[in-house]
Amino acid sequence: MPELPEVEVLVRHLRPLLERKKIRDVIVFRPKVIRPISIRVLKRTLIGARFVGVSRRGKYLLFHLESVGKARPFLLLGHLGMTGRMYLLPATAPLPKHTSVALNLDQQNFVFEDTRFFGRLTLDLTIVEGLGPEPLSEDFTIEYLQQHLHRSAQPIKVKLLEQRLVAGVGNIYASEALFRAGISPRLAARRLRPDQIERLREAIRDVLEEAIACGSTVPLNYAGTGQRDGLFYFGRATGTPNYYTERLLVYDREGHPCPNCGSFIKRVVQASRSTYFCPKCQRASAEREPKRRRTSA
DNA sequence: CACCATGTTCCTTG
DNA sequence: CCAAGGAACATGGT
Repeated sequence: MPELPEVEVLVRHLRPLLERKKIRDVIVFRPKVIRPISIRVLKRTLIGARFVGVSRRGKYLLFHLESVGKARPFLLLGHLGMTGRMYLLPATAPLPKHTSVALNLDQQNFVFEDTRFFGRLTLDLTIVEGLGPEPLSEDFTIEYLQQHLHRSAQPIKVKLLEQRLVAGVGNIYASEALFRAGISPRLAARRLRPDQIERLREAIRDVLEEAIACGSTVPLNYAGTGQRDGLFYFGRATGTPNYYTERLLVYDREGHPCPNCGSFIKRVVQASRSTYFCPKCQRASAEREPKRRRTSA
């Protein structure tokens, strides 16, 4: 369940549930997810510590912990990968099959379940250092975007997935934002006009904010046995009440009519990821960079 | 069996 | 040396 809005909603959900809880034990089922930290160090650091807060940076969760005798709180970093989920279970409940790590908190277990094991839960914070600005913060300015796009020949869609350009945009919201901004995903980043950059910035912020708002108002079952987990962005409502309808306008909607003009949504592959867009609303005069001419002779 | 999947990192190629 | 592209990671769904 992983892009910025899903992580943000999860963070808000977990914060009151974890605050003040004390870690009694740490059980690591997949040592890879805690790398480069060893099981021994992780246990020694976490056991006895208490949650004092939960925050987010890009797609990363930051668990603020405090151990007795230590003045300064420290951070535990989580990342959901593609399939990660985090939730509390009664200590008596069996741990699910794909549990990566479980933190025992007395009566409950805080479970990190991750089918594909691409996620992380570690004390190593170096990954966060390379992240670009938070798209919903004041740092994410038009000037910043302009500065970082104007020399790149990469298609803008591919560029938006770079976490050091802007933190938290993933494959789904990249397509959604470009659709809203009316910009072709194949347009070279350096070919965006100033007005397009401005619209793109707004579109990114709007898409993410709306998704957070939607996810925050929808009842979610993070413990996953029900059909609803944190994946509130998948909006095909099947008989359910209308909470989830039409969250996404283009993503995974190849062949469906564009909500603006009725043209069929197209799917293309860029950097080996699917991109969805409306070929009419997101037309580009200069679709791609002209292929560089071999000057060899 | 084939192909697809919300992400990141590493390796190869140009 | 740098950028771009692809594979790998590991599992499940259709």
